[in-house]
Amino acid sequence: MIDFKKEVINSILNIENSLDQDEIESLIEIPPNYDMGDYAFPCFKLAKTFRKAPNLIAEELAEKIGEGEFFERVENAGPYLNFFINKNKLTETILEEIADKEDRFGATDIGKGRNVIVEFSSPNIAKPFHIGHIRTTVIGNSLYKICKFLGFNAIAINHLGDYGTQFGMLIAAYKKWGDKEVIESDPINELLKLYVKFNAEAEEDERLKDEARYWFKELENKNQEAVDLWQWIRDVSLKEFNKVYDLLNIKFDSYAGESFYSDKMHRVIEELEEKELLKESDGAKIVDLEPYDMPPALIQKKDGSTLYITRDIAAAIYRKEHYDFYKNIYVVASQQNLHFKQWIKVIDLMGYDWAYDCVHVPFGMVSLEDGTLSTRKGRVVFLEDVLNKAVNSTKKIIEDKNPNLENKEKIAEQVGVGAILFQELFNGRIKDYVFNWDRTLSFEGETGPYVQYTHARANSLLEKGEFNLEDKVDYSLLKEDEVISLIRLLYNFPNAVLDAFEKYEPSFITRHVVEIAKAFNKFYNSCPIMSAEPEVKKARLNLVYAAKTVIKTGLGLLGIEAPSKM
RNA sequence: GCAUCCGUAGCUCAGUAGGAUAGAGCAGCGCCCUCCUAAGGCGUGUGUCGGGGGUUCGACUCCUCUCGGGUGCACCA
Repeated sequence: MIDFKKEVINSILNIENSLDQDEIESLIEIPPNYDMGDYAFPCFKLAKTFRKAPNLIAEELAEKIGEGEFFERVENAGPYLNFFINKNKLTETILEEIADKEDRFGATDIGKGRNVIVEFSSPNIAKPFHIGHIRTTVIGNSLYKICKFLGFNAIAINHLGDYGTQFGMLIAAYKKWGDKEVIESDPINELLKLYVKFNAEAEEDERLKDEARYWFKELENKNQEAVDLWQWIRDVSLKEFNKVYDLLNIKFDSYAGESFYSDKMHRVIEELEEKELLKESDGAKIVDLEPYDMPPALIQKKDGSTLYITRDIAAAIYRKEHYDFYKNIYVVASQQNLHFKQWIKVIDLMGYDWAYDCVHVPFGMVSLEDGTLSTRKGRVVFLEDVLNKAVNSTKKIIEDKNPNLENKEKIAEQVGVGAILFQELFNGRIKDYVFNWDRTLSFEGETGPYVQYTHARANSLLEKGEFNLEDKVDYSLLKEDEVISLIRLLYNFPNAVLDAFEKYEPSFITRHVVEIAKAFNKFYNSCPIMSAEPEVKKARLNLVYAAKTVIKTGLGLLGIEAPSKM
């Protein structure tokens, strides 16, 4: 595929050598609208070296460059040097590229031979999966797919919260009041009830807390009864979680969670001792981070047990040894910014040069209209309910608009779930938001169903028009403004994917896919396809095919399916 | 108190490592289905870009102060 930006750089480089390639590249921008050109080179910076007004410089450069193979016009508008792409070339290069690469259009091999870990979702065992977990799950899954698409060997890790004193409580509670059958009928809710009851009674009776500590200790000591119960609780919980993961079409490569690292912690402590990083403080062991303007990292409690931060350090070291990662990405809420800064600094202080290959990808908080989420206070929205409601609303819409659709159930699921995913991935990660049913269930405008609908429309055109990818196309027949706008967006798709990866921001793809869908719908409304002249029809169908392909790929990177009818 | 993030149209948000007139969707109003899926398209209004100062040829974007909100700051994860 022709790289027009590179051609802009080359044509400037040919006549002007006071700037190098990288400098030129960083100056090139895209004009506010395409009437002004496809690329612009502002000449302000050259004004100093030439001691001449920027608009004069732009004028001279425009004259010298003139037109050429890749640009039909190069002209100045004041101090800007504007390049107008040769539209035939653009159309030809992009449509041929997409026809050739199909669903691999935009894919790269920049990640070849490199392992990237994406840790995401990571729910706590025996607790419900609620709306607060959706962002890590959905953003993480998308980053995982993006990494794969760019050629990395991506590893999805679900760092389950499957250890700690809470398990002592659960085991103790189960032994007191638990009923195996009841729990298996509705594991998460029944386990949660036990957990809540235990906490309530422990308020009254201190001895219960001792029992919980006792059972956790026994679990650590590999007492068979405790281990069996723990395993069972973990299994039934995971089975529940998998219902949601199946609905979302998410798969993990590893479920190594907190328990997995329980025996890898004291090695970390020894190593910290050896490297003389540990300090005693109030009976606990800490790494002093004051020189780095951070509160100390608490590594070991005064009772000798370890903490979250110790586990993350152990996990990072284990992962480096086991996977030799290029990047180790954590999709975890922004509340934990400090925590990540701290432990990554500790890894750095330990002398590991890969410390900053560990990256925290934070995201903002979800709250409800009446306050923050709180399972115990009943302020909670379950993820499964959200997905089910979305699917049900979709079913109603299908009954209303397209009752004869085949496979209604399946499509309602794809569209309903897609709507939720899309919404979650539409705004910048870092934004907080308040959950709201009306907004969640509205499927008009810039939404998942809008994009999916566009895809289905395109697909139906291809079917009706008996599109054949092998047909020769006269690209010069594609020249309307609506066509060119769509083509430009298709051309920029690979860049959007790359940006999304570099900034760990799937919303770049979401936004881009919406833009493609909008441009497609404009094109659809202004350029008839079926009734066009045969050659024009062929060319337009080729564009429809390209748009459809890219939309599908884009949605795929977000973890969203693209049904061919809806 | 210290740290950090956010503050753009009535609402929800974009604004691409400072650049040419600040954009979408929703909500409102008005059009378009004898014609390729109307979950669509077209038209229409709105802005002290929280506020002050500074850097720059040029600031929504960078620096500084300030106001408002979120989050985090030792034995939970």
